[in-house]
Amino acid sequence: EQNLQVHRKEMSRNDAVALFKEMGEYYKVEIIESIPEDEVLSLYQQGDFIDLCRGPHVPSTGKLSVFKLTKVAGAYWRGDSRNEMLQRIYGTAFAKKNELKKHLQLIEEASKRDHRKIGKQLGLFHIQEEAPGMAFWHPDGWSIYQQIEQYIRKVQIDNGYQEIRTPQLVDFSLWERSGHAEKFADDMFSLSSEHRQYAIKPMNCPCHVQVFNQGLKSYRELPVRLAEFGCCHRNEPSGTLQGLMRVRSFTQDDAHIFCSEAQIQAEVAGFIDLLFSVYKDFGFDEVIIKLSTRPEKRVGSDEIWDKAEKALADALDAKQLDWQELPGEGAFYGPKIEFSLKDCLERVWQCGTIQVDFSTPGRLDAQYVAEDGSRQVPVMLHRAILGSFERFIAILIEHHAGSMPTWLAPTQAVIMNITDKQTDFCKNVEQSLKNKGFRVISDLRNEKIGFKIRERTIQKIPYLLVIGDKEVESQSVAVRTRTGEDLGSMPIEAFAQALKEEVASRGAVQVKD
RNA sequence: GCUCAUAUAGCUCAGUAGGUAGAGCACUUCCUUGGUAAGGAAGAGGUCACCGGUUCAAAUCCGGUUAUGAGCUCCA
Repeated sequence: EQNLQVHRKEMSRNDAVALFKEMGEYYKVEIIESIPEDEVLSLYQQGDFIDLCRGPHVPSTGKLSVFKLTKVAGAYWRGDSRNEMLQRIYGTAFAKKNELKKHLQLIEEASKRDHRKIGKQLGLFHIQEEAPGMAFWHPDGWSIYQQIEQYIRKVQIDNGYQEIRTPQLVDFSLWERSGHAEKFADDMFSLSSEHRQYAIKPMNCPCHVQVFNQGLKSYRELPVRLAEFGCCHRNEPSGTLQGLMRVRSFTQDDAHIFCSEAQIQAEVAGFIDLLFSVYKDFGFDEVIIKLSTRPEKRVGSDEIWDKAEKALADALDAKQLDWQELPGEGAFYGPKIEFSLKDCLERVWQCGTIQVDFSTPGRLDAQYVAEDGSRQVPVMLHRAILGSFERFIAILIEHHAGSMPTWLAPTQAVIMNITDKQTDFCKNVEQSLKNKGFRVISDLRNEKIGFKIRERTIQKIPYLLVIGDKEVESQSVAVRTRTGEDLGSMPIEAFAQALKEEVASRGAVQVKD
Protein backbone atom coordinates (compact mmCIF):
# COMPACT_ATOMS: atom_id res chain seq x y z
CA GLU A 1 0.00 0.00 0.00
CA GLN A 2 2.85 2.35 0.89
CA ASN A 3 4.59 1.49 -2.31
CA LEU A 4 1.50 2.33 -4.28
CA GLN A 5 1.43 5.86 -2.88
CA VAL A 6 5.03 6.78 -3.64
CA HIS A 7 4.39 7.70 -7.27
CA ARG A 8 0.94 9.14 -6.63
CA LYS A 9 0.43 12.90 -6.50
CA GLU A 10 -2.55 15.02 -5.76
CA MET A 11 -2.93 18.28 -7.59
CA SER A 12 -5.22 21.27 -7.68
CA ARG A 13 -7.54 21.53 -10.66
CA ASN A 14 -5.83 24.61 -12.05
CA ASP A 15 -2.38 23.06 -11.86
CA ALA A 16 -3.62 19.87 -13.42
CA VAL A 17 -5.35 21.66 -16.29
CA ALA A 18 -2.23 23.73 -16.91
CA LEU A 19 -0.02 20.64 -16.87
CA PHE A 20 -2.11 18.66 -19.35
CA LYS A 21 -2.62 21.65 -21.63
CA GLU A 22 1.12 22.08 -21.74
CA MET A 23 1.45 18.39 -22.65
CA GLY A 24 -1.13 18.80 -25.40
CA GLU A 25 -3.41 16.28 -23.69
CA TYR A 26 -6.70 18.00 -24.39
CA TYR A 27 -8.83 14.94 -23.74
CA LYS A 28 -7.37 14.74 -20.26
CA VAL A 29 -8.25 18.41 -19.75
CA GLU A 30 -11.81 17.56 -20.76
CA ILE A 31 -11.91 14.76 -18.22
CA ILE A 32 -10.57 16.99 -15.46
CA GLU A 33 -13.22 19.56 -16.23
CA SER A 34 -15.90 16.91 -15.94
CA ILE A 35 -14.71 15.74 -12.50
CA PRO A 36 -16.78 17.24 -9.65
CA GLU A 37 -15.07 20.09 -7.73
CA ASP A 38 -14.94 18.24 -4.45
CA GLU A 39 -13.21 15.16 -5.82
CA VAL A 40 -9.47 14.72 -5.40
CA LEU A 41 -7.41 14.72 -8.60
CA SER A 42 -4.74 12.05 -8.56
CA LEU A 43 -1.83 11.63 -10.94
CA TYR A 44 0.56 8.77 -11.34
CA GLN A 45 4.08 8.75 -12.64
CA GLN A 46 6.13 6.01 -14.28
CA GLY A 47 9.53 7.39 -15.15
CA ASP A 48 8.87 10.38 -17.38
CA PHE A 49 5.29 9.39 -18.03
CA ILE A 50 2.68 11.27 -16.01
CA ASP A 51 -1.00 10.48 -16.28
CA LEU A 52 -4.27 11.44 -14.71
CA CYS A 53 -5.75 8.35 -13.13
CA ARG A 54 -7.93 7.35 -10.25
CA GLY A 55 -5.40 4.54 -9.77
CA PRO A 56 -4.00 2.56 -8.31
CA HIS A 57 -0.95 2.00 -10.52
CA VAL A 58 1.88 -0.39 -9.92
CA PRO A 59 4.91 1.57 -8.74
CA SER A 60 6.94 0.43 -11.68
CA THR A 61 6.13 -1.41 -14.89
CA GLY A 62 8.92 -3.77 -13.86
CA LYS A 63 6.44 -5.23 -11.38
CA LEU A 64 4.40 -6.54 -14.29
CA SER A 65 6.74 -9.44 -14.72
CA VAL A 66 4.51 -11.47 -17.05
CA PHE A 67 2.66 -9.50 -19.68
CA LYS A 68 2.02 -9.36 -23.38
CA LEU A 69 0.61 -6.68 -25.63
CA THR A 70 -2.08 -8.38 -27.62
CA LYS A 71 -3.73 -5.98 -30.03
CA VAL A 72 -4.24 -2.44 -31.22
CA ALA A 73 -7.68 -1.10 -32.01
CA GLY A 74 -9.68 2.06 -32.42
CA ALA A 75 -12.07 3.16 -29.69
CA TYR A 76 -14.42 6.13 -29.68
CA TRP A 77 -13.70 8.97 -27.32
CA ARG A 78 -16.10 8.36 -24.43
CA GLY A 79 -17.63 5.40 -26.27
CA ASP A 80 -19.72 7.54 -28.59
CA SER A 81 -19.56 6.85 -32.32
CA ARG A 82 -20.07 10.56 -33.10
CA ASN A 83 -16.80 11.36 -31.40
CA GLU A 84 -13.25 11.04 -32.66
CA MET A 85 -11.48 7.76 -32.43
CA LEU A 86 -8.49 7.07 -30.22
CA GLN A 87 -6.01 4.25 -30.51
CA ARG A 88 -6.32 1.74 -27.75
CA ILE A 89 -3.51 -0.70 -26.99
CA TYR A 90 -4.60 -3.91 -25.33
CA GLY A 91 -2.38 -5.98 -23.11
CA THR A 92 -2.77 -8.69 -20.59
CA ALA A 93 -0.74 -9.45 -17.47
CA PHE A 94 -0.59 -12.42 -15.15
CA ALA A 95 1.07 -13.16 -11.83
CA LYS A 96 2.74 -16.28 -13.17
CA LYS A 97 4.33 -17.19 -16.44
CA ASN A 98 2.34 -20.40 -16.91
CA GLU A 99 -0.91 -18.51 -16.36
CA LEU A 100 -0.08 -16.21 -19.25
CA LYS A 101 0.92 -19.23 -21.30
CA LYS A 102 -2.38 -20.93 -20.53
CA HIS A 103 -4.29 -17.80 -21.49
CA LEU A 104 -2.46 -17.47 -24.80
CA GLN A 105 -2.98 -21.15 -25.56
CA LEU A 106 -6.71 -20.72 -25.02
CA ILE A 107 -6.75 -17.84 -27.51
CA GLU A 108 -4.77 -19.92 -29.99
CA GLU A 109 -7.13 -22.86 -29.52
CA ALA A 110 -10.10 -20.57 -30.15
CA SER A 111 -8.54 -19.35 -33.38
CA LYS A 112 -7.92 -22.94 -34.53
CA ARG A 113 -11.59 -23.66 -33.94
CA ASP A 114 -12.79 -20.57 -35.76
CA HIS A 115 -15.95 -21.64 -37.61
CA ARG A 116 -14.90 -19.67 -40.70
CA LYS A 117 -11.70 -21.67 -40.93
CA ILE A 118 -13.32 -25.05 -40.21
CA GLY A 119 -16.27 -24.20 -42.46
CA LYS A 120 -13.83 -23.79 -45.32
CA GLN A 121 -11.72 -26.84 -44.46
CA LEU A 122 -14.75 -29.12 -44.23
CA GLY A 123 -16.59 -27.44 -47.12
CA LEU A 124 -19.65 -26.56 -45.02
CA PHE A 125 -20.47 -23.09 -46.38
CA HIS A 126 -18.96 -19.99 -47.88
CA ILE A 127 -19.66 -16.28 -48.06
CA GLN A 128 -18.66 -14.23 -51.09
CA GLU A 129 -18.37 -10.61 -52.02
CA GLU A 130 -21.65 -10.43 -53.95
CA ALA A 131 -23.69 -11.36 -50.88
CA PRO A 132 -21.98 -9.91 -47.82
CA GLY A 133 -23.31 -11.32 -44.59
CA MET A 134 -25.22 -14.16 -46.25
CA ALA A 135 -24.18 -17.80 -46.35
CA PHE A 136 -24.02 -20.14 -49.31
CA TRP A 137 -24.62 -23.51 -47.66
CA HIS A 138 -22.76 -26.46 -49.23
CA PRO A 139 -24.08 -30.04 -49.11
CA ASP A 140 -22.33 -31.00 -45.86
CA GLY A 141 -23.16 -27.75 -44.07
CA TRP A 142 -26.76 -27.96 -45.20
CA SER A 143 -26.90 -31.53 -43.95
CA ILE A 144 -26.01 -30.32 -40.44
CA TYR A 145 -28.53 -27.50 -40.76
CA GLN A 146 -31.25 -29.93 -41.84
CA GLN A 147 -30.56 -32.34 -38.98
CA ILE A 148 -30.93 -29.48 -36.52
CA GLU A 149 -34.07 -28.14 -38.18
CA GLN A 150 -35.73 -31.55 -38.23
CA TYR A 151 -34.82 -32.13 -34.61
CA ILE A 152 -36.26 -28.77 -33.50
CA ARG A 153 -39.36 -29.32 -35.65
CA LYS A 154 -40.07 -32.61 -33.90
CA VAL A 155 -39.41 -31.19 -30.45
CA GLN A 156 -41.77 -28.27 -31.07
CA ILE A 157 -44.57 -30.37 -32.51
CA ASP A 158 -44.24 -32.71 -29.50
CA ASN A 159 -44.68 -29.65 -27.27
CA GLY A 160 -47.86 -28.24 -28.70
CA TYR A 161 -46.50 -25.87 -31.34
CA GLN A 162 -47.97 -25.52 -34.82
CA GLU A 163 -45.57 -24.74 -37.64
CA ILE A 164 -46.44 -21.99 -40.10
CA ARG A 165 -44.79 -20.13 -42.98
CA THR A 166 -45.15 -16.40 -43.67
CA PRO A 167 -44.02 -14.16 -46.57
CA GLN A 168 -40.51 -12.80 -47.02
CA LEU A 169 -41.80 -9.56 -48.48
CA VAL A 170 -44.46 -7.53 -46.69
CA ASP A 171 -45.89 -4.09 -47.42
CA PHE A 172 -44.22 -1.33 -45.43
CA SER A 173 -47.53 -0.34 -43.85
CA LEU A 174 -47.45 -3.44 -41.65
CA TRP A 175 -44.03 -2.43 -40.30
CA GLU A 176 -45.41 1.03 -39.65
CA ARG A 177 -48.32 -0.37 -37.71
CA SER A 178 -46.07 -2.71 -35.73
CA GLY A 179 -43.76 0.17 -34.84
CA HIS A 180 -40.63 -1.34 -36.38
CA ALA A 181 -40.40 1.07 -39.29
CA GLU A 182 -40.07 4.05 -37.00
CA LYS A 183 -37.16 2.64 -35.07
CA PHE A 184 -35.42 0.35 -37.56
CA ALA A 185 -36.24 1.60 -41.06
CA ASP A 186 -32.53 2.14 -41.84
CA ASP A 187 -31.76 -1.46 -41.06
CA MET A 188 -34.52 -2.89 -43.25
CA PHE A 189 -34.07 -3.87 -46.87
CA SER A 190 -36.86 -2.38 -48.87
CA LEU A 191 -38.01 -2.26 -52.48
CA SER A 192 -40.91 -0.95 -54.48
CA SER A 193 -43.07 -2.50 -57.15
CA GLU A 194 -46.29 -1.27 -58.78
CA HIS A 195 -46.56 1.77 -56.51
CA ARG A 196 -46.19 -0.35 -53.44
CA GLN A 197 -43.36 -0.12 -50.93
CA TYR A 198 -42.23 -3.42 -49.45
CA ALA A 199 -39.73 -4.47 -46.81
CA ILE A 200 -38.01 -7.82 -46.62
CA LYS A 201 -39.06 -9.01 -43.22
CA PRO A 202 -36.58 -8.21 -40.45
CA MET A 203 -38.55 -10.32 -37.99
CA ASN A 204 -41.51 -12.66 -37.93
CA CYS A 205 -43.72 -11.34 -35.13
CA PRO A 206 -46.08 -9.07 -37.13
CA CYS A 207 -46.65 -11.88 -39.64
CA HIS A 208 -47.48 -14.33 -36.89
CA VAL A 209 -50.07 -11.93 -35.50
CA GLN A 210 -51.66 -11.91 -38.98
CA VAL A 211 -52.04 -15.68 -38.80
CA PHE A 212 -53.49 -15.47 -35.30
CA ASN A 213 -55.94 -12.83 -36.50
CA GLN A 214 -57.52 -15.10 -39.09
CA GLY A 215 -60.75 -16.33 -37.54
CA LEU A 216 -62.08 -15.10 -34.19
CA LYS A 217 -60.33 -16.96 -31.38
CA SER A 218 -61.92 -18.19 -28.17
CA TYR A 219 -60.17 -18.24 -24.80
CA ARG A 220 -60.62 -22.01 -25.10
CA GLU A 221 -58.05 -22.10 -27.90
CA LEU A 222 -55.35 -20.35 -25.92
CA PRO A 223 -52.47 -20.68 -25.73
CA VAL A 224 -51.87 -20.64 -29.48
CA ARG A 225 -48.23 -21.47 -30.23
CA LEU A 226 -47.13 -20.57 -33.74
CA ALA A 227 -43.64 -21.59 -34.84
CA GLU A 228 -41.72 -20.72 -37.97
CA PHE A 229 -38.21 -21.30 -39.21
CA GLY A 230 -38.35 -17.70 -40.23
CA CYS A 231 -35.74 -16.34 -42.57
CA CYS A 232 -35.11 -12.68 -41.78
CA HIS A 233 -32.93 -9.99 -43.30
CA ARG A 234 -31.47 -7.02 -41.48
CA ASN A 235 -29.14 -4.55 -43.10
CA GLU A 236 -26.54 -4.65 -40.34
CA PRO A 237 -23.73 -2.09 -40.58
CA SER A 238 -20.90 -3.50 -42.71
CA GLY A 239 -18.33 -3.34 -39.93
CA THR A 240 -20.34 -5.63 -37.68
CA LEU A 241 -20.53 -8.66 -39.97
CA GLN A 242 -18.61 -11.68 -38.75
CA GLY A 243 -18.75 -15.09 -40.41
CA LEU A 244 -21.95 -16.88 -39.42
CA MET A 245 -21.97 -15.21 -36.03
CA ARG A 246 -23.30 -11.88 -37.27
CA VAL A 247 -25.05 -11.97 -40.65
CA ARG A 248 -27.59 -10.03 -42.70
CA SER A 249 -29.67 -13.07 -43.62
CA PHE A 250 -30.52 -15.55 -40.90
CA THR A 251 -33.15 -18.04 -39.89
CA GLN A 252 -34.57 -18.10 -36.40
CA ASP A 253 -36.23 -20.99 -34.64
CA ASP A 254 -38.90 -18.46 -33.88
CA ALA A 255 -42.26 -18.94 -32.22
CA HIS A 256 -44.91 -16.75 -30.69
CA ILE A 257 -47.24 -17.88 -27.97
CA PHE A 258 -50.57 -16.05 -27.73
CA CYS A 259 -51.99 -16.49 -24.26
CA SER A 260 -53.81 -14.81 -21.39
CA GLU A 261 -51.97 -13.03 -18.59
CA ALA A 262 -52.80 -15.91 -16.29
CA GLN A 263 -51.05 -18.34 -18.62
CA ILE A 264 -47.73 -16.51 -18.82
CA GLN A 265 -46.01 -18.30 -15.98
CA ALA A 266 -46.97 -21.79 -17.08
CA GLU A 267 -45.91 -21.06 -20.67
CA VAL A 268 -42.58 -19.68 -19.51
CA ALA A 269 -42.04 -22.69 -17.28
CA GLY A 270 -42.79 -25.05 -20.16
CA PHE A 271 -40.43 -23.17 -22.42
CA ILE A 272 -37.59 -23.30 -19.92
CA ASP A 273 -37.91 -27.09 -19.65
CA LEU A 274 -37.90 -27.39 -23.41
CA LEU A 275 -34.86 -25.15 -23.75
CA PHE A 276 -32.85 -27.09 -21.17
CA SER A 277 -33.62 -30.42 -22.80
CA VAL A 278 -32.61 -29.08 -26.24
CA TYR A 279 -29.33 -27.62 -24.98
CA LYS A 280 -28.58 -30.91 -23.26
CA ASP A 281 -29.12 -32.81 -26.50
CA PHE A 282 -26.54 -30.55 -28.13
CA GLY A 283 -24.08 -31.22 -25.34
CA PHE A 284 -24.40 -27.96 -23.43
CA ASP A 285 -24.99 -28.42 -19.71
CA GLU A 286 -24.22 -25.00 -18.33
CA VAL A 287 -26.84 -22.31 -18.97
CA ILE A 288 -26.56 -18.73 -17.74
CA ILE A 289 -29.87 -16.95 -17.15
CA LYS A 290 -30.57 -13.24 -17.06
CA LEU A 291 -33.89 -11.51 -16.42
CA SER A 292 -34.25 -8.01 -17.85
CA THR A 293 -36.85 -5.83 -16.19
CA ARG A 294 -38.76 -2.63 -17.05
CA PRO A 295 -36.85 0.17 -18.77
CA GLU A 296 -37.67 3.83 -18.25
CA LYS A 297 -39.42 4.14 -21.61
CA ARG A 298 -42.10 1.52 -21.76
CA VAL A 299 -45.70 0.73 -22.58
CA GLY A 300 -48.21 -0.88 -20.22
CA SER A 301 -49.22 -0.10 -16.66
CA ASP A 302 -46.95 -0.77 -13.70
CA GLU A 303 -49.48 -3.29 -12.54
CA ILE A 304 -49.06 -5.40 -15.67
CA TRP A 305 -45.27 -5.07 -15.50
CA ASP A 306 -45.35 -6.21 -11.88
CA LYS A 307 -47.31 -9.28 -12.88
CA ALA A 308 -45.15 -10.11 -15.91
CA GLU A 309 -41.84 -9.68 -14.10
CA LYS A 310 -43.14 -11.77 -11.23
CA ALA A 311 -44.36 -14.47 -13.60
CA LEU A 312 -40.90 -14.74 -15.17
CA ALA A 313 -39.08 -14.69 -11.83
CA ASP A 314 -41.47 -17.22 -10.31
CA ALA A 315 -41.07 -19.55 -13.26
CA LEU A 316 -37.28 -19.47 -12.77
CA ASP A 317 -37.49 -19.81 -9.00
CA ALA A 318 -39.93 -22.69 -9.18
CA LYS A 319 -37.20 -24.63 -11.01
CA GLN A 320 -34.59 -23.49 -8.50
CA LEU A 321 -32.49 -21.95 -11.22
CA ASP A 322 -29.80 -19.36 -10.60
CA TRP A 323 -30.48 -16.13 -12.42
CA GLN A 324 -29.29 -12.58 -12.49
CA GLU A 325 -31.46 -9.51 -12.81
CA LEU A 326 -30.63 -6.77 -15.30
CA PRO A 327 -32.74 -3.83 -14.11
CA GLY A 328 -33.96 -1.53 -16.86
CA GLU A 329 -32.66 -3.78 -19.67
CA GLY A 330 -36.05 -5.09 -20.79
CA ALA A 331 -37.62 -4.20 -24.15
CA PHE A 332 -40.08 -1.31 -24.21
CA TYR A 333 -42.90 -3.81 -24.71
CA GLY A 334 -42.13 -6.18 -21.85
CA PRO A 335 -39.59 -8.00 -19.68
CA LYS A 336 -37.47 -10.84 -21.01
CA ILE A 337 -35.26 -13.74 -20.03
CA GLU A 338 -32.08 -14.44 -21.95
CA PHE A 339 -30.34 -17.79 -21.91
CA SER A 340 -26.64 -18.14 -22.64
CA LEU A 341 -24.64 -21.32 -22.92
CA LYS A 342 -20.99 -21.98 -22.18
CA ASP A 343 -18.84 -23.82 -24.69
CA CYS A 344 -15.87 -26.04 -24.01
CA LEU A 345 -13.50 -23.04 -23.99
CA GLU A 346 -15.67 -21.39 -21.33
CA ARG A 347 -16.92 -18.80 -23.79
CA VAL A 348 -20.46 -17.57 -23.20
CA TRP A 349 -22.96 -17.31 -26.07
CA GLN A 350 -26.42 -15.84 -25.80
CA CYS A 351 -28.85 -18.03 -27.69
CA GLY A 352 -32.31 -18.50 -26.27
CA THR A 353 -34.78 -15.89 -25.15
CA ILE A 354 -38.36 -15.53 -24.05
CA GLN A 355 -39.94 -12.09 -24.04
CA VAL A 356 -43.30 -10.93 -22.81
CA ASP A 357 -44.97 -8.46 -25.18
CA PHE A 358 -47.92 -6.32 -24.08
CA SER A 359 -47.73 -3.98 -27.02
CA THR A 360 -47.64 -5.70 -30.40
CA PRO A 361 -50.89 -7.73 -30.16
CA GLY A 362 -52.88 -4.56 -29.37
CA ARG A 363 -51.16 -2.51 -32.10
CA LEU A 364 -51.99 -5.20 -34.64
CA ASP A 365 -55.55 -5.80 -33.42
CA ALA A 366 -55.15 -9.29 -32.04
CA GLN A 367 -58.02 -10.34 -29.82
CA TYR A 368 -59.93 -13.28 -28.42
CA VAL A 369 -63.31 -13.76 -26.83
CA ALA A 370 -63.08 -14.31 -23.08
CA GLU A 371 -65.25 -16.51 -20.88
CA ASP A 372 -67.58 -13.59 -20.15
CA GLY A 373 -68.04 -12.83 -23.84
CA SER A 374 -65.81 -9.73 -23.82
CA ARG A 375 -63.09 -9.08 -26.37
CA GLN A 376 -59.60 -9.27 -24.85
CA VAL A 377 -56.13 -8.61 -26.22
CA PRO A 378 -53.86 -11.63 -25.77
CA VAL A 379 -50.35 -11.41 -24.38
CA MET A 380 -47.69 -12.46 -26.86
CA LEU A 381 -44.55 -14.35 -25.85
CA HIS A 382 -41.65 -14.16 -28.31
CA ARG A 383 -39.29 -17.09 -27.91
CA ALA A 384 -36.36 -18.82 -29.56
CA ILE A 385 -34.19 -21.67 -28.32
CA LEU A 386 -31.25 -21.65 -30.72
CA GLY A 387 -31.57 -17.99 -31.69
CA SER A 388 -30.44 -18.19 -35.28
CA PHE A 389 -29.39 -21.37 -37.09
CA GLU A 390 -26.37 -19.61 -38.58
CA ARG A 391 -25.02 -18.50 -35.24
CA PHE A 392 -25.89 -21.72 -33.45
CA ILE A 393 -24.13 -23.81 -36.07
CA ALA A 394 -21.08 -21.55 -35.77
CA ILE A 395 -21.10 -22.13 -32.02
CA LEU A 396 -21.44 -25.90 -32.51
CA ILE A 397 -18.56 -25.95 -35.00
CA GLU A 398 -16.31 -24.11 -32.55
CA HIS A 399 -17.46 -26.10 -29.53
CA HIS A 400 -16.73 -29.41 -31.27
CA ALA A 401 -13.80 -28.12 -33.34
CA GLY A 402 -15.58 -29.46 -36.42
CA SER A 403 -16.04 -33.01 -35.05
CA MET A 404 -19.81 -32.93 -35.01
CA PRO A 405 -21.56 -35.48 -32.79
CA THR A 406 -22.53 -38.52 -34.84
CA TRP A 407 -26.25 -37.63 -34.92
CA LEU A 408 -25.32 -34.33 -36.65
CA ALA A 409 -22.29 -35.38 -38.70
CA PRO A 410 -22.89 -34.92 -42.45
CA THR A 411 -21.28 -38.30 -43.08
CA GLN A 412 -21.52 -40.75 -40.21
CA ALA A 413 -19.30 -43.49 -41.63
CA VAL A 414 -17.08 -44.06 -44.63
CA ILE A 415 -16.48 -47.51 -46.09
CA MET A 416 -13.03 -48.07 -47.56
CA ASN A 417 -11.64 -50.99 -49.48
CA ILE A 418 -8.01 -52.06 -49.29
CA THR A 419 -7.85 -53.33 -52.86
CA ASP A 420 -10.49 -53.37 -55.56
CA LYS A 421 -11.12 -57.04 -54.86
CA GLN A 422 -13.46 -55.94 -52.03
CA THR A 423 -15.40 -53.39 -54.08
CA ASP A 424 -18.62 -55.38 -54.34
CA PHE A 425 -18.78 -56.16 -50.65
CA CYS A 426 -18.14 -52.49 -49.83
CA LYS A 427 -21.06 -51.47 -52.01
CA ASN A 428 -23.27 -54.00 -50.27
CA VAL A 429 -22.29 -52.68 -46.86
CA GLU A 430 -22.89 -49.10 -48.01
CA GLN A 431 -26.35 -49.93 -49.31
CA SER A 432 -27.32 -51.88 -46.24
CA LEU A 433 -26.31 -49.01 -43.91
CA LYS A 434 -28.09 -46.50 -46.13
CA ASN A 435 -31.22 -48.63 -46.02
CA LYS A 436 -31.09 -48.36 -42.23
CA GLY A 437 -31.13 -44.57 -42.56
CA PHE A 438 -27.47 -43.77 -41.91
CA ARG A 439 -25.48 -41.21 -43.84
CA VAL A 440 -22.59 -43.22 -45.26
CA ILE A 441 -20.29 -43.03 -48.26
CA SER A 442 -17.81 -45.41 -49.89
CA ASP A 443 -14.25 -44.49 -50.73
CA LEU A 444 -13.23 -47.03 -53.36
CA ARG A 445 -10.42 -45.00 -54.91
CA ASN A 446 -7.25 -46.71 -55.96
CA GLU A 447 -5.29 -45.29 -53.03
CA LYS A 448 -3.44 -46.87 -50.14
CA ILE A 449 -5.53 -47.44 -47.01
CA GLY A 450 -3.22 -45.20 -44.96
CA PHE A 451 -3.86 -42.32 -47.34
CA LYS A 452 -7.63 -42.76 -47.21
CA ILE A 453 -7.60 -43.00 -43.43
CA ARG A 454 -5.59 -39.81 -43.18
CA GLU A 455 -7.92 -37.95 -45.51
CA ARG A 456 -11.17 -39.14 -43.92
CA THR A 457 -9.84 -38.54 -40.42
CA ILE A 458 -9.08 -34.94 -41.35
CA GLN A 459 -12.65 -34.68 -42.62
CA LYS A 460 -13.79 -35.65 -39.09
CA ILE A 461 -15.98 -38.55 -40.24
CA PRO A 462 -16.91 -40.34 -36.98
CA TYR A 463 -16.39 -43.93 -38.18
CA LEU A 464 -13.96 -45.35 -40.73
CA LEU A 465 -14.90 -48.84 -41.86
CA VAL A 466 -12.03 -50.73 -43.46
CA ILE A 467 -12.74 -53.78 -45.59
CA GLY A 468 -10.04 -56.18 -46.72
CA ASP A 469 -10.07 -59.86 -47.64
CA LYS A 470 -10.45 -60.86 -43.98
CA GLU A 471 -13.60 -58.78 -43.56
CA VAL A 472 -15.13 -60.07 -46.78
CA GLU A 473 -14.54 -63.60 -45.60
CA SER A 474 -16.08 -63.00 -42.17
CA GLN A 475 -18.77 -60.62 -43.46
CA SER A 476 -17.62 -57.91 -41.07
CA VAL A 477 -16.11 -54.43 -40.96
CA ALA A 478 -12.96 -53.21 -39.20
CA VAL A 479 -13.97 -50.07 -37.30
CA ARG A 480 -11.70 -47.13 -36.56
CA THR A 481 -12.83 -43.83 -35.04
CA ARG A 482 -11.84 -40.32 -36.10
CA THR A 483 -9.86 -40.06 -32.87
CA GLY A 484 -7.68 -42.93 -34.06
CA GLU A 485 -9.12 -45.61 -31.82
CA ASP A 486 -9.19 -49.13 -33.30
CA LEU A 487 -12.44 -50.89 -32.34
CA GLY A 488 -11.50 -54.08 -34.18
CA SER A 489 -13.65 -56.10 -36.54
CA MET A 490 -17.33 -56.62 -35.94
CA PRO A 491 -20.29 -57.94 -37.93
CA ILE A 492 -22.13 -55.26 -39.91
CA GLU A 493 -25.26 -55.80 -37.85
CA ALA A 494 -23.35 -55.17 -34.62
CA PHE A 495 -21.93 -51.92 -35.98
CA ALA A 496 -25.32 -50.78 -37.26
CA GLN A 497 -26.95 -51.49 -33.90
CA ALA A 498 -24.27 -49.59 -31.97
CA LEU A 499 -24.49 -46.66 -34.41
CA LYS A 500 -28.26 -46.61 -34.07
CA GLU A 501 -27.98 -46.40 -30.30
CA GLU A 502 -25.41 -43.64 -30.48
CA VAL A 503 -27.54 -41.56 -32.84
CA ALA A 504 -30.67 -42.11 -30.75
CA SER A 505 -28.90 -41.04 -27.58
CA ARG A 506 -27.44 -38.02 -29.40
CA GLY A 507 -23.87 -38.94 -28.65
CA ALA A 508 -24.13 -39.88 -24.99
CA VAL A 509 -22.96 -43.40 -25.90
CA GLN A 510 -20.38 -44.23 -28.55
CA VAL A 511 -19.98 -47.26 -30.72
CA LYS A 512 -17.99 -49.87 -28.85
CA ASP A 513 -16.93 -53.33 -29.78
C1' G B 1 -21.12 3.21 -40.08
C1' C B 2 -16.00 4.54 -37.66
C1' U B 3 -10.34 3.40 -36.92
C1' C B 4 -6.38 0.35 -38.43
C1' A B 5 -4.82 -3.68 -41.39
C1' U B 6 -5.32 -7.19 -45.41
C1' A B 7 -6.70 -8.89 -50.75
C1' U B 8 -1.25 -13.28 -55.45
C1' A B 9 -3.53 -20.60 -58.56
C1' G B 10 -9.34 -24.38 -55.96
C1' C B 11 -6.73 -24.20 -50.67
C1' U B 12 -2.44 -22.54 -47.46
C1' C B 13 1.17 -19.14 -48.44
C1' A B 14 6.17 -17.31 -50.79
C1' G B 15 7.87 -13.33 -54.01
C1' U B 16 9.85 -8.70 -56.76
C1' A B 17 15.23 -1.56 -56.33
C1' G B 18 8.65 -0.99 -60.76
C1' G B 19 10.71 -4.95 -66.24
C1' U B 20 3.45 -9.04 -66.83
C1' A B 21 4.90 -14.64 -61.05
C1' G B 22 6.52 -19.44 -57.53
C1' A B 23 6.02 -23.67 -53.68
C1' G B 24 3.21 -27.41 -51.10
C1' C B 25 -1.52 -29.56 -51.12
C1' A B 26 -5.80 -30.28 -54.31
C1' C B 27 -7.01 -31.31 -59.71
C1' U B 28 -6.02 -34.40 -64.70
C1' U B 29 -3.31 -38.62 -66.95
C1' C B 30 -0.11 -42.80 -66.35
C1' C B 31 2.40 -46.43 -63.17
C1' U B 32 1.31 -48.77 -58.48
C1' U B 33 -3.59 -53.43 -55.73
C1' G B 34 -0.77 -51.49 -51.21
C1' G B 35 -4.01 -53.72 -43.80
C1' U B 36 -4.97 -48.29 -40.40
C1' A B 37 -2.58 -40.46 -40.73
C1' A B 38 0.67 -38.68 -47.03
C1' G B 39 3.54 -44.59 -52.95
C1' G B 40 5.77 -42.63 -57.67
C1' A B 41 5.96 -39.85 -62.46
C1' A B 42 4.13 -36.36 -65.84
C1' G B 43 0.61 -32.43 -66.91
C1' A B 44 -2.77 -28.53 -66.61
C1' G B 45 -3.93 -24.25 -63.76
C1' G B 46 -3.13 -16.98 -62.24
C1' U B 47 -5.29 -9.98 -66.46
C1' C B 48 -1.59 -10.85 -58.75
C1' A B 49 -9.86 -8.16 -55.79
C1' C B 50 -12.04 -4.07 -58.95
C1' C B 51 -11.63 1.12 -61.11
C1' G B 52 -8.48 5.15 -62.06
C1' G B 53 -3.58 7.89 -61.70
C1' U B 54 1.95 8.33 -62.00
C1' U B 55 5.61 5.93 -65.41
C1' C B 56 8.81 3.98 -71.48
C1' A B 57 6.88 0.01 -68.24
C1' A B 58 2.41 -1.15 -62.45
C1' A B 59 0.84 -7.37 -59.49
C1' U B 60 4.62 -3.93 -57.06
C1' C B 61 4.07 3.26 -56.08
C1' C B 62 -0.42 6.73 -55.31
C1' G B 63 -5.91 7.57 -55.00
C1' G B 64 -10.77 5.51 -54.93
C1' U B 65 -14.29 1.25 -54.61
C1' U B 66 -15.68 -3.51 -52.80
C1' A B 67 -14.94 -7.45 -49.52
C1' U B 68 -12.55 -9.63 -45.39
C1' G B 69 -10.03 -9.40 -40.39
C1' A B 70 -9.30 -6.97 -35.42
C1' G B 71 -11.59 -3.47 -32.37
C1' C B 72 -15.39 0.46 -31.53
C1' U B 73 -20.61 1.72 -31.99
C1' C B 74 -25.15 -0.95 -32.90
C1' C B 75 -28.08 -5.53 -32.41
C1' A B 76 -36.14 -4.92 -32.69
